Amino acid sequence: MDESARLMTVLRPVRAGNAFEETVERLLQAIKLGVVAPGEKLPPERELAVQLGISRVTLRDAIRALQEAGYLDVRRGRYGGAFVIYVPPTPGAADLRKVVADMGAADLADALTFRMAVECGAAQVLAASGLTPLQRATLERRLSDLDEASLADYRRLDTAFHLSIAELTGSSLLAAACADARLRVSDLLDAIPMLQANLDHAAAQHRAMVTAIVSGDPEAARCAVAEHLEGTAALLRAFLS
Amino acid sequence: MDESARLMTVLRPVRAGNAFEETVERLLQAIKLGVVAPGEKLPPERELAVQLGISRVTLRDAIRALQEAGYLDVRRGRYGGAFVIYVPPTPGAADLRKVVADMGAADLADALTFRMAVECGAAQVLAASGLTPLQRATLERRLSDLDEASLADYRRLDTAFHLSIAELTGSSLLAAACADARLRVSDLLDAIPMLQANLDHAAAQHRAMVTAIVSGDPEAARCAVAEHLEGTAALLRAFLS
DNA sequence: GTTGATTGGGCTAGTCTCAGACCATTGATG
DNA sequence: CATCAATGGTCTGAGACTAGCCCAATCAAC
Repeated sequence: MDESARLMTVLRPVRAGNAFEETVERLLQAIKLGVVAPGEKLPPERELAVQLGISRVTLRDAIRALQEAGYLDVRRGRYGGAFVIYVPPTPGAADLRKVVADMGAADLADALTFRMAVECGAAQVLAASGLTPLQRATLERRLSDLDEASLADYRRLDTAFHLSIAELTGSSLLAAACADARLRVSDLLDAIPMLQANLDHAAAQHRAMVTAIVSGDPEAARCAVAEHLEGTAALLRAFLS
Repeated sequence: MDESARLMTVLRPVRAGNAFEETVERLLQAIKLGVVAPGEKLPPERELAVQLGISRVTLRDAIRALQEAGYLDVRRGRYGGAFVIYVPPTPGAADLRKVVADMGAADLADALTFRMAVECGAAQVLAASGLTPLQRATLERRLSDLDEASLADYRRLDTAFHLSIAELTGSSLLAAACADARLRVSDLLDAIPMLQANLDHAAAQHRAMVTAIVSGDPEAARCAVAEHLEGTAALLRAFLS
Protein backbone atom coordinates (compact mmCIF):
# COMPACT_ATOMS: atom_id res chain seq x y z
CA MET A 1 0.00 0.00 0.00
CA ASP A 2 2.74 2.45 0.96
CA GLU A 3 6.35 2.64 -0.10
CA SER A 4 7.21 -0.72 1.40
CA ALA A 5 4.72 -2.48 -0.86
CA ARG A 6 6.75 -1.57 -3.90
CA LEU A 7 9.94 -2.63 -2.16
CA MET A 8 8.45 -6.05 -1.55
CA THR A 9 7.20 -6.27 -5.13
CA VAL A 10 10.52 -5.49 -6.73
CA LEU A 11 12.75 -7.20 -4.19
CA ARG A 12 10.78 -10.42 -4.25
CA PRO A 13 12.68 -13.73 -4.52
CA VAL A 14 14.81 -14.00 -7.62
CA ARG A 15 14.09 -17.70 -7.93
CA ALA A 16 10.99 -19.67 -7.03
CA GLY A 17 13.09 -22.69 -6.06
CA ASN A 18 15.97 -24.73 -7.37
CA ALA A 19 16.29 -25.73 -11.00
CA PHE A 20 14.85 -29.17 -10.35
CA GLU A 21 11.69 -27.86 -8.70
CA GLU A 22 11.11 -25.21 -11.32
CA THR A 23 11.53 -27.79 -14.05
CA VAL A 24 9.00 -30.12 -12.45
CA GLU A 25 6.55 -27.22 -12.23
CA ARG A 26 7.08 -26.31 -15.86
CA LEU A 27 6.58 -29.85 -17.12
CA LEU A 28 3.52 -30.20 -14.93
CA GLN A 29 2.23 -27.01 -16.52
CA ALA A 30 2.65 -28.53 -19.98
CA ILE A 31 0.83 -31.65 -18.88
CA LYS A 32 -1.98 -30.10 -16.88
CA LEU A 33 -2.68 -27.42 -19.45
CA GLY A 34 -2.86 -30.13 -22.08
CA VAL A 35 -0.14 -28.59 -24.19
CA VAL A 36 1.10 -32.14 -24.45
CA ALA A 37 -2.06 -34.22 -24.58
CA PRO A 38 -2.42 -37.66 -22.98
CA GLY A 39 -0.77 -40.28 -25.22
CA GLU A 40 1.59 -37.74 -26.75
CA LYS A 41 5.20 -37.48 -25.70
CA LEU A 42 7.49 -34.69 -24.61
CA PRO A 43 10.27 -33.59 -26.95
CA PRO A 44 13.49 -35.66 -26.71
CA GLU A 45 15.51 -34.95 -23.58
CA ARG A 46 18.41 -33.28 -25.35
CA GLU A 47 16.10 -30.95 -27.24
CA LEU A 48 13.93 -30.20 -24.23
CA ALA A 49 16.93 -29.44 -22.02
CA VAL A 50 18.05 -26.79 -24.51
CA GLN A 51 14.55 -25.28 -24.72
CA LEU A 52 14.29 -25.09 -20.95
CA GLY A 53 17.83 -23.79 -20.59
CA ILE A 54 18.88 -26.47 -18.11
CA SER A 55 21.20 -29.46 -18.14
CA ARG A 56 20.02 -32.87 -19.19
CA VAL A 57 20.80 -34.21 -15.74
CA THR A 58 18.39 -31.81 -14.06
CA LEU A 59 15.74 -32.44 -16.70
CA ARG A 60 16.05 -36.17 -16.23
CA ASP A 61 15.65 -35.78 -12.47
CA ALA A 62 12.43 -33.87 -13.07
CA ILE A 63 11.15 -36.41 -15.58
CA ARG A 64 11.88 -39.24 -13.19
CA ALA A 65 9.96 -37.45 -10.44
CA LEU A 66 6.94 -37.08 -12.73
CA GLN A 67 7.28 -40.70 -13.79
CA GLU A 68 7.22 -41.85 -10.18
CA ALA A 69 4.24 -39.58 -9.54
CA GLY A 70 2.36 -41.30 -12.35
CA TYR A 71 2.27 -38.48 -14.88
CA LEU A 72 4.67 -39.92 -17.43
CA ASP A 73 5.56 -43.25 -18.96
CA VAL A 74 9.18 -43.25 -20.11
CA ARG A 75 10.23 -45.67 -22.82
CA ARG A 76 13.71 -46.18 -24.22
CA GLY A 77 14.90 -46.76 -27.73
CA ARG A 78 13.96 -45.27 -31.05
CA TYR A 79 10.36 -43.98 -31.07
CA GLY A 80 10.62 -43.98 -27.28
CA GLY A 81 10.24 -40.93 -25.10
CA ALA A 82 8.34 -39.56 -22.12
CA PHE A 83 4.65 -40.21 -22.83
CA VAL A 84 1.92 -38.38 -20.94
CA ILE A 85 -0.40 -40.80 -19.14
CA TYR A 86 -2.01 -38.24 -16.81
CA VAL A 87 -5.69 -37.61 -17.27
CA PRO A 88 -7.36 -34.85 -15.28
CA PRO A 89 -9.31 -36.18 -12.30
CA THR A 90 -13.03 -36.65 -12.73
CA PRO A 91 -14.58 -33.34 -11.82
CA GLY A 92 -16.45 -33.26 -8.56
CA ALA A 93 -16.93 -30.83 -5.75
CA ALA A 94 -15.47 -33.26 -3.22
CA ASP A 95 -11.88 -32.09 -3.54
CA LEU A 96 -12.44 -28.40 -4.12
CA ARG A 97 -12.17 -27.36 -0.50
CA LYS A 98 -8.99 -29.34 -0.17
CA VAL A 99 -7.49 -27.72 -3.28
CA VAL A 100 -8.39 -24.29 -1.97
CA ALA A 101 -6.98 -25.13 1.45
CA ASP A 102 -3.75 -26.26 -0.20
CA MET A 103 -3.22 -23.00 -2.08
CA GLY A 104 -4.52 -20.66 0.62
CA ALA A 105 -7.30 -18.12 0.43
CA ALA A 106 -4.93 -15.23 -0.24
CA ASP A 107 -3.26 -17.00 -3.15
CA LEU A 108 -6.67 -17.89 -4.53
CA ALA A 109 -7.77 -14.27 -4.64
CA ASP A 110 -4.40 -13.28 -6.08
CA ALA A 111 -4.66 -15.85 -8.85
CA LEU A 112 -8.25 -14.98 -9.77
CA THR A 113 -7.45 -11.25 -9.84
CA PHE A 114 -4.36 -11.82 -11.91
CA ARG A 115 -6.21 -13.97 -14.39
CA MET A 116 -9.02 -11.45 -14.73
CA ALA A 117 -6.55 -8.67 -15.44
CA VAL A 118 -4.32 -10.41 -17.98
CA GLU A 119 -7.05 -12.20 -19.91
CA CYS A 120 -9.19 -9.09 -20.17
CA GLY A 121 -6.12 -7.14 -21.18
CA ALA A 122 -5.22 -9.67 -23.84
CA ALA A 123 -8.72 -9.68 -25.33
CA GLN A 124 -8.82 -5.89 -25.37
CA VAL A 125 -5.43 -5.62 -27.07
CA LEU A 126 -6.28 -8.29 -29.62
CA ALA A 127 -9.61 -6.66 -30.46
CA ALA A 128 -7.93 -3.28 -30.82
CA SER A 129 -5.20 -4.64 -33.08
CA GLY A 130 -7.44 -5.69 -35.96
CA LEU A 131 -7.11 -9.36 -36.84
CA THR A 132 -5.74 -10.71 -40.08
CA PRO A 133 -7.97 -13.27 -41.84
CA LEU A 134 -5.58 -15.99 -40.74
CA GLN A 135 -5.76 -14.91 -37.10
CA ARG A 136 -9.50 -14.74 -37.29
CA ALA A 137 -9.64 -18.24 -38.76
CA THR A 138 -7.42 -19.58 -35.97
CA LEU A 139 -9.64 -18.07 -33.31
CA GLU A 140 -12.83 -19.36 -34.93
CA ARG A 141 -11.21 -22.77 -35.26
CA ARG A 142 -10.37 -22.95 -31.57
CA LEU A 143 -13.93 -22.00 -30.71
CA SER A 144 -15.48 -24.64 -32.94
CA ASP A 145 -13.02 -27.25 -31.62
CA LEU A 146 -14.22 -26.41 -28.16
CA ASP A 147 -17.89 -26.51 -29.12
CA GLU A 148 -17.48 -30.00 -30.53
CA ALA A 149 -15.29 -31.28 -27.70
CA SER A 150 -16.08 -34.39 -25.74
CA LEU A 151 -16.19 -34.03 -21.98
CA ALA A 152 -12.76 -35.67 -21.73
CA ASP A 153 -11.20 -33.09 -24.03
CA TYR A 154 -13.15 -30.10 -22.80
CA ARG A 155 -10.69 -28.66 -20.27
CA ARG A 156 -7.77 -29.02 -22.63
CA LEU A 157 -9.53 -27.33 -25.52
CA ASP A 158 -10.93 -24.66 -23.23
CA THR A 159 -7.38 -23.90 -22.18
CA ALA A 160 -6.30 -23.87 -25.82
CA PHE A 161 -9.04 -21.39 -26.68
CA HIS A 162 -8.24 -19.03 -23.84
CA LEU A 163 -4.50 -19.11 -24.46
CA SER A 164 -4.99 -18.54 -28.17
CA ILE A 165 -6.30 -15.08 -27.45
CA ALA A 166 -3.07 -14.08 -25.72
CA GLU A 167 -0.90 -15.84 -28.30
CA LEU A 168 -2.61 -14.07 -31.17
CA THR A 169 -1.56 -10.69 -29.78
CA GLY A 170 1.96 -11.70 -30.77
CA SER A 171 3.32 -10.83 -27.33
CA SER A 172 5.18 -13.75 -25.83
CA LEU A 173 5.28 -11.96 -22.47
CA LEU A 174 1.51 -11.74 -22.48
CA ALA A 175 1.15 -15.35 -23.61
CA ALA A 176 3.40 -16.49 -20.78
CA ALA A 177 1.46 -14.42 -18.25
CA CYS A 178 -1.87 -15.89 -19.37
CA ALA A 179 -0.47 -19.42 -19.32
CA ASP A 180 0.79 -18.80 -15.80
CA ALA A 181 -2.56 -17.40 -14.73
CA ARG A 182 -4.43 -20.32 -16.20
CA LEU A 183 -2.20 -22.84 -14.49
CA ARG A 184 -2.80 -21.21 -11.13
CA VAL A 185 -6.52 -21.90 -11.39
CA SER A 186 -6.41 -25.18 -13.33
CA ASP A 187 -6.56 -27.35 -10.22
CA LEU A 188 -9.64 -25.40 -9.17
CA LEU A 189 -11.31 -25.78 -12.53
CA ASP A 190 -10.62 -29.51 -12.50
CA ALA A 191 -12.38 -29.76 -9.15
CA ILE A 192 -15.71 -28.25 -10.18
CA PRO A 193 -18.22 -30.46 -11.96
CA MET A 194 -19.13 -29.78 -15.57
CA LEU A 195 -22.88 -29.40 -15.71
CA GLN A 196 -24.53 -29.08 -19.09
CA ALA A 197 -26.15 -25.80 -18.11
CA ASN A 198 -22.76 -24.35 -17.21
CA LEU A 199 -21.20 -25.62 -20.43
CA ASP A 200 -23.95 -24.06 -22.50
CA HIS A 201 -23.56 -20.81 -20.64
CA ALA A 202 -19.80 -20.86 -21.14
CA ALA A 203 -20.20 -21.64 -24.84
CA ALA A 204 -22.39 -18.57 -25.31
CA GLN A 205 -19.87 -16.42 -23.49
CA HIS A 206 -17.01 -17.81 -25.58
CA ARG A 207 -19.00 -16.97 -28.68
CA ALA A 208 -19.53 -13.43 -27.41
CA MET A 209 -15.81 -13.05 -26.79
CA VAL A 210 -14.92 -14.11 -30.33
CA THR A 211 -17.61 -11.92 -31.84
CA ALA A 212 -16.38 -8.87 -29.96
CA ILE A 213 -12.75 -9.55 -30.83
CA VAL A 214 -13.26 -10.15 -34.55
CA SER A 215 -15.49 -7.10 -34.83
CA GLY A 216 -12.65 -5.03 -33.38
CA ASP A 217 -14.50 -3.81 -30.32
CA PRO A 218 -12.10 -3.63 -27.34
CA GLU A 219 -14.85 -2.51 -24.96
CA ALA A 220 -17.10 -5.43 -25.76
CA ALA A 221 -14.20 -7.88 -25.77
CA ARG A 222 -13.02 -6.81 -22.33
CA CYS A 223 -16.57 -6.96 -21.07
CA ALA A 224 -17.26 -10.42 -22.50
CA VAL A 225 -14.11 -11.88 -20.96
CA ALA A 226 -14.80 -10.21 -17.62
CA GLU A 227 -18.29 -11.63 -17.60
CA HIS A 228 -17.05 -15.10 -18.48
CA LEU A 229 -14.34 -15.15 -15.82
CA GLU A 230 -16.66 -13.64 -13.26
CA GLY A 231 -19.03 -16.50 -13.99
CA THR A 232 -16.30 -19.02 -13.30
CA ALA A 233 -15.33 -17.25 -10.09
CA ALA A 234 -18.96 -17.19 -8.99
CA LEU A 235 -19.21 -20.91 -9.67
CA LEU A 236 -16.17 -21.46 -7.49
CA ARG A 237 -17.63 -19.40 -4.69
CA ALA A 238 -20.90 -21.29 -4.96
CA PHE A 239 -19.21 -24.64 -4.50
CA LEU A 240 -17.21 -23.30 -1.58
CA SER A 241 -20.12 -22.00 0.48
CA MET B 1 -0.17 -19.46 -33.83
CA ASP B 2 -0.66 -23.22 -34.05
CA GLU B 3 0.04 -25.95 -31.52
CA SER B 4 3.77 -25.29 -31.50
CA ALA B 5 3.26 -21.74 -30.28
CA ARG B 6 1.86 -23.00 -27.01
CA LEU B 7 4.69 -25.52 -26.74
CA MET B 8 7.19 -22.69 -27.01
CA THR B 9 5.27 -20.60 -24.50
CA VAL B 10 5.14 -23.26 -21.83
CA LEU B 11 8.51 -24.85 -22.50
CA ARG B 12 10.37 -21.56 -22.47
CA PRO B 13 13.62 -21.31 -20.49
CA VAL B 14 13.18 -22.05 -16.80
CA ARG B 15 15.74 -19.41 -15.86
CA ALA B 16 16.60 -16.13 -17.52
CA GLY B 17 20.26 -16.53 -16.57
CA ASN B 18 22.37 -17.45 -13.59
CA ALA B 19 21.62 -16.18 -10.09
CA PHE B 20 24.17 -13.39 -10.38
CA GLU B 21 22.69 -11.98 -13.59
CA GLU B 22 19.15 -12.19 -12.36
CA THR B 23 20.11 -10.43 -9.15
CA VAL B 24 21.80 -7.61 -11.04
CA GLU B 25 18.65 -7.21 -13.13
CA ARG B 26 16.45 -7.11 -10.06
CA LEU B 27 18.54 -4.50 -8.28
CA LEU B 28 18.71 -2.46 -11.46
CA GLN B 29 14.92 -2.66 -11.55
CA ALA B 30 14.71 -1.25 -8.02
CA ILE B 31 17.08 1.55 -8.95
CA LYS B 32 15.70 2.47 -12.36
CA LEU B 33 12.09 2.33 -11.23
CA GLY B 34 13.02 4.63 -8.34
CA VAL B 35 11.81 2.17 -5.71
CA VAL B 36 15.03 3.12 -3.99
CA ALA B 37 15.48 6.80 -4.76
CA PRO B 38 18.88 8.45 -5.37
CA GLY B 39 20.58 9.08 -2.02
CA GLU B 40 18.70 6.28 -0.30
CA LYS B 41 20.31 2.93 0.40
CA LEU B 42 19.39 -0.66 -0.21
CA PRO B 43 18.44 -2.84 2.74
CA PRO B 44 21.41 -4.44 4.57
CA GLU B 45 23.02 -7.29 2.67
CA ARG B 46 21.92 -10.02 5.05
CA GLU B 47 18.32 -8.86 4.97
CA LEU B 48 18.29 -8.31 1.22
CA ALA B 49 19.78 -11.72 0.53
CA VAL B 50 16.92 -13.33 2.43
CA GLN B 51 14.30 -11.24 0.60
CA LEU B 52 15.77 -12.14 -2.78
CA GLY B 53 16.18 -15.78 -1.82
CA ILE B 54 19.88 -15.91 -2.69
CA SER B 55 23.13 -16.22 -0.79
CA ARG B 56 24.97 -13.20 0.48
CA VAL B 57 27.93 -14.06 -1.73
CA THR B 58 25.88 -13.85 -4.90
CA LEU B 59 24.19 -10.67 -3.72
CA ARG B 60 27.55 -9.09 -2.99
CA ASP B 61 28.81 -9.99 -6.45
CA ALA B 62 25.80 -8.23 -7.94
CA ILE B 63 26.24 -5.19 -5.72
CA ARG B 64 29.90 -4.95 -6.65
CA ALA B 65 29.00 -5.09 -10.34
CA LEU B 66 26.54 -2.23 -9.90
CA GLN B 67 29.11 -0.32 -7.87
CA GLU B 68 31.67 -0.66 -10.65
CA ALA B 69 29.01 0.37 -13.17
CA GLY B 70 28.44 3.57 -11.20
CA TYR B 71 24.97 2.86 -9.86
CA LEU B 72 25.85 2.38 -6.20
CA ASP B 73 28.19 3.82 -3.60
CA VAL B 74 28.99 1.21 -0.97
CA ARG B 75 30.12 2.39 2.45
CA ARG B 76 31.21 0.24 5.38
CA GLY B 77 30.52 0.55 9.07
CA ARG B 78 27.44 1.41 11.03
CA TYR B 79 25.04 3.65 9.06
CA GLY B 80 26.84 2.39 5.97
CA GLY B 81 25.23 0.47 3.13
CA ALA B 82 24.78 0.51 -0.64
CA PHE B 83 23.62 4.02 -1.56
CA VAL B 84 21.99 4.74 -4.90
CA ILE B 85 23.91 7.39 -6.85
CA TYR B 86 22.31 6.71 -10.23
CA VAL B 87 20.22 9.49 -11.69
CA PRO B 88 18.28 8.86 -14.90
CA PRO B 89 20.00 10.32 -17.96
CA THR B 90 18.82 13.71 -19.14
CA PRO B 91 15.97 13.00 -21.51
CA GLY B 92 16.71 13.61 -25.16
CA ALA B 93 15.85 11.96 -28.42
CA ALA B 94 19.51 11.36 -29.24
CA ASP B 95 19.74 7.94 -27.66
CA LEU B 96 16.29 6.61 -28.40
CA ARG B 97 17.21 4.86 -31.64
CA LYS B 98 20.14 3.23 -29.93
CA VAL B 99 17.95 2.03 -27.05
CA VAL B 100 15.45 0.60 -29.50
CA ALA B 101 18.21 -1.02 -31.53
CA ASP B 102 19.58 -2.61 -28.36
CA MET B 103 16.28 -4.20 -27.40
CA GLY B 104 15.13 -5.13 -30.90
CA ALA B 105 11.95 -4.15 -32.70
CA ALA B 106 10.19 -7.40 -31.82
CA ASP B 107 10.91 -7.03 -28.12
CA LEU B 108 9.73 -3.43 -28.25
CA ALA B 109 6.36 -4.40 -29.65
CA ASP B 110 6.16 -7.26 -27.17
CA ALA B 111 6.86 -4.96 -24.23
CA LEU B 112 4.39 -2.28 -25.32
CA THR B 113 1.66 -4.85 -25.90
CA PHE B 114 2.33 -6.50 -22.57
CA ARG B 115 2.24 -3.20 -20.73
CA MET B 116 -0.99 -2.17 -22.41
CA ALA B 117 -2.65 -5.43 -21.42
CA VAL B 118 -1.57 -5.64 -17.80
CA GLU B 119 -2.02 -1.97 -16.91
CA CYS B 120 -5.45 -1.81 -18.51
CA GLY B 121 -6.36 -5.04 -16.78
CA ALA B 122 -5.18 -3.71 -13.42
CA ALA B 123 -7.17 -0.49 -13.75
CA GLN B 124 -10.27 -2.39 -14.78
CA VAL B 125 -10.00 -4.80 -11.87
CA LEU B 126 -9.35 -2.04 -9.39
CA ALA B 127 -12.29 0.02 -10.62
CA ALA B 128 -14.55 -3.02 -10.46
CA SER B 129 -13.46 -3.89 -6.94
CA GLY B 130 -14.77 -0.77 -5.24
CA LEU B 131 -12.10 1.13 -3.35
CA THR B 132 -11.97 1.59 0.39
CA PRO B 133 -11.54 5.19 1.55
CA LEU B 134 -7.94 4.42 2.43
CA GLN B 135 -7.21 3.01 -1.01
CA ARG B 136 -8.83 5.99 -2.61
CA ALA B 137 -6.73 8.34 -0.50
CA THR B 138 -3.56 6.50 -1.49
CA LEU B 139 -4.38 6.79 -5.16
CA GLU B 140 -5.25 10.49 -4.89
CA ARG B 141 -2.05 11.05 -2.97
CA ARG B 142 0.09 9.48 -5.67
CA LEU B 143 -1.62 11.62 -8.26
CA SER B 144 -1.06 14.86 -6.37
CA ASP B 145 2.56 13.89 -5.67
CA LEU B 146 3.02 13.48 -9.38
CA ASP B 147 1.29 16.75 -10.20
CA GLU B 148 3.63 18.64 -7.91
CA ALA B 149 6.76 16.77 -8.96
CA SER B 150 9.89 18.52 -10.14
CA LEU B 151 11.27 17.41 -13.49
CA ALA B 152 13.98 15.44 -11.69
CA ASP B 153 11.43 13.45 -9.72
CA TYR B 154 8.84 13.12 -12.44
CA ARG B 155 9.74 9.71 -13.85
CA ARG B 156 10.05 8.16 -10.41
CA LEU B 157 6.70 9.48 -9.22
CA ASP B 158 5.08 8.59 -12.53
CA THR B 159 6.27 5.03 -12.00
CA ALA B 160 4.99 5.12 -8.42
CA PHE B 161 1.56 6.27 -9.62
CA HIS B 162 1.26 3.62 -12.30
CA LEU B 163 2.43 0.82 -10.04
CA SER B 164 0.08 1.91 -7.26
CA ILE B 165 -2.87 0.95 -9.40
CA ALA B 166 -1.68 -2.63 -9.65
CA GLU B 167 -0.64 -2.78 -6.01
CA LEU B 168 -4.02 -1.55 -4.84
CA THR B 169 -5.72 -4.54 -6.46
CA GLY B 170 -4.04 -6.60 -3.73
CA SER B 171 -2.67 -9.08 -6.26
CA SER B 172 1.07 -9.46 -5.89
CA LEU B 173 1.19 -11.37 -9.18
CA LEU B 174 -0.39 -8.43 -10.95
CA ALA B 175 1.88 -5.95 -9.18
CA ALA B 176 4.93 -7.93 -10.25
CA ALA B 177 3.69 -8.12 -13.85
CA CYS B 178 3.14 -4.36 -14.01
CA ALA B 179 6.54 -3.66 -12.47
CA ASP B 180 8.10 -5.94 -15.05
CA ALA B 181 6.22 -4.26 -17.87
CA ARG B 182 7.21 -0.82 -16.67
CA LEU B 183 10.86 -1.77 -16.43
CA ARG B 184 10.86 -3.04 -20.00
CA VAL B 185 9.90 0.38 -21.29
CA SER B 186 11.71 2.53 -18.73
CA ASP B 187 14.83 2.96 -20.84
CA LEU B 188 12.61 4.13 -23.66
CA LEU B 189 10.75 6.60 -21.48
CA ASP B 190 14.03 7.98 -20.19
CA ALA B 191 15.11 8.62 -23.76
CA ILE B 192 12.19 10.80 -24.81
CA PRO B 193 12.22 14.49 -23.86
CA MET B 194 9.69 15.84 -21.39
CA LEU B 195 7.91 18.68 -23.11
CA GLN B 196 5.49 20.76 -21.07
CA ALA B 197 2.69 20.08 -23.54
CA ASN B 198 3.17 16.35 -23.12
CA LEU B 199 3.32 16.62 -19.36
CA ASP B 200 0.08 18.59 -19.26
CA HIS B 201 -1.55 16.06 -21.53
CA ALA B 202 -0.34 13.18 -19.37
CA ALA B 203 -1.56 14.92 -16.21
CA ALA B 204 -5.06 15.22 -17.64
CA GLN B 205 -5.02 11.54 -18.60
CA HIS B 206 -3.81 10.54 -15.15
CA ARG B 207 -6.63 12.55 -13.65
CA ALA B 208 -9.10 10.77 -15.93
CA MET B 209 -7.74 7.40 -14.85
CA VAL B 210 -8.18 8.18 -11.17
CA THR B 211 -11.64 9.61 -11.70
CA ALA B 212 -12.78 6.51 -13.56
CA ILE B 213 -11.29 4.18 -10.97
CA VAL B 214 -12.70 5.89 -7.89
CA SER B 215 -16.11 6.17 -9.50
CA GLY B 216 -16.07 2.39 -9.99
CA ASP B 217 -16.35 2.42 -13.75
CA PRO B 218 -14.23 -0.41 -15.23
CA GLU B 219 -15.04 0.59 -18.79
CA ALA B 220 -13.90 4.15 -18.36
CA ALA B 221 -10.85 3.09 -16.36
CA ARG B 222 -9.69 0.66 -19.02
CA CYS B 223 -10.32 3.25 -21.68
CA ALA B 224 -8.45 6.01 -19.86
CA VAL B 225 -5.39 3.84 -19.33
CA ALA B 226 -5.47 2.62 -22.93
CA GLU B 227 -5.61 6.19 -24.16
CA HIS B 228 -2.74 7.24 -21.92
CA LEU B 229 -0.49 4.35 -22.91
CA GLU B 230 -1.39 4.74 -26.55
CA GLY B 231 -0.29 8.35 -26.25
CA THR B 232 3.08 7.28 -24.91
CA ALA B 233 3.47 4.70 -27.66
CA ALA B 234 2.57 7.31 -30.27
CA LEU B 235 5.18 9.65 -28.80
CA LEU B 236 7.77 6.90 -29.11
CA ARG B 237 6.83 6.23 -32.70
CA ALA B 238 7.01 9.93 -33.47
CA PHE B 239 10.56 10.20 -32.19
CA LEU B 240 11.55 7.10 -34.10
CA SER B 241 10.34 8.18 -37.53
C1' DG C 1 18.99 -61.25 -39.26
C1' DT C 2 21.93 -57.01 -39.63
C1' DT C 3 22.27 -52.30 -39.63
C1' DG C 4 21.63 -47.69 -38.39
C1' DA C 5 19.20 -43.94 -36.46
C1' DT C 6 16.99 -42.32 -32.44
C1' DT C 7 16.22 -42.21 -27.89
C1' DG C 8 16.83 -42.82 -22.78
C1' DG C 9 20.60 -44.03 -19.04
C1' DG C 10 24.75 -42.95 -16.70
C1' DC C 11 29.45 -41.08 -15.53
C1' DT C 12 32.94 -37.35 -14.58
C1' DA C 13 35.31 -33.12 -14.01
C1' DG C 14 34.52 -28.47 -13.32
C1' DT C 15 31.79 -24.34 -12.08
C1' DC C 16 28.17 -22.00 -9.60
C1' DT C 17 25.75 -21.29 -5.37
C1' DC C 18 24.88 -21.71 -0.65
C1' DA C 19 25.05 -21.52 4.59
C1' DG C 20 27.49 -20.15 8.26
C1' DA C 21 31.14 -18.42 10.74
C1' DC C 22 34.43 -14.86 11.61
C1' DC C 23 36.95 -10.28 10.59
C1' DA C 24 37.17 -5.11 9.69
C1' DT C 25 35.22 -0.61 9.63
C1' DT C 26 32.38 3.08 10.99
C1' DG C 27 30.22 6.44 13.93
C1' DA C 28 26.80 7.51 17.61
C1' DT C 29 26.71 7.34 22.56
C1' DG C 30 28.18 7.58 27.12
C1' DC D 1 38.32 8.31 24.56
C1' DA D 2 36.28 3.64 25.08
C1' DT D 3 32.37 1.03 23.91
C1' DC D 4 29.14 -1.19 21.14
C1' DA D 5 25.84 -2.01 17.62
C1' DA D 6 25.28 -2.17 12.74
C1' DT D 7 27.16 -2.91 8.62
C1' DG D 8 30.25 -4.45 4.78
C1' DG D 9 34.37 -7.89 3.73
C1' DT D 10 36.26 -12.57 3.57
C1' DC D 11 36.92 -17.55 3.89
C1' DT D 12 35.59 -22.53 3.70
C1' DG D 13 33.34 -26.84 2.99
C1' DA D 14 29.27 -28.87 1.05
C1' DG D 15 25.82 -29.37 -2.33
C1' DA D 16 23.57 -28.14 -6.80
C1' DC D 17 24.10 -27.63 -11.63
C1' DT D 18 26.35 -27.98 -15.99
C1' DA D 19 28.74 -29.62 -20.37
C1' DG D 20 30.34 -33.26 -22.67
C1' DC D 21 31.05 -37.85 -23.50
C1' DC D 22 29.93 -42.70 -24.05
C1' DC D 23 26.73 -46.79 -23.14
C1' DA D 24 22.24 -49.37 -23.71
C1' DA D 25 17.83 -50.24 -25.70
C1' DT D 26 14.53 -50.20 -29.31
C1' DC D 27 12.59 -50.65 -33.83
C1' DA D 28 12.02 -49.53 -38.82
C1' DA D 29 14.30 -50.59 -43.04
C1' DC D 30 17.00 -53.28 -45.72
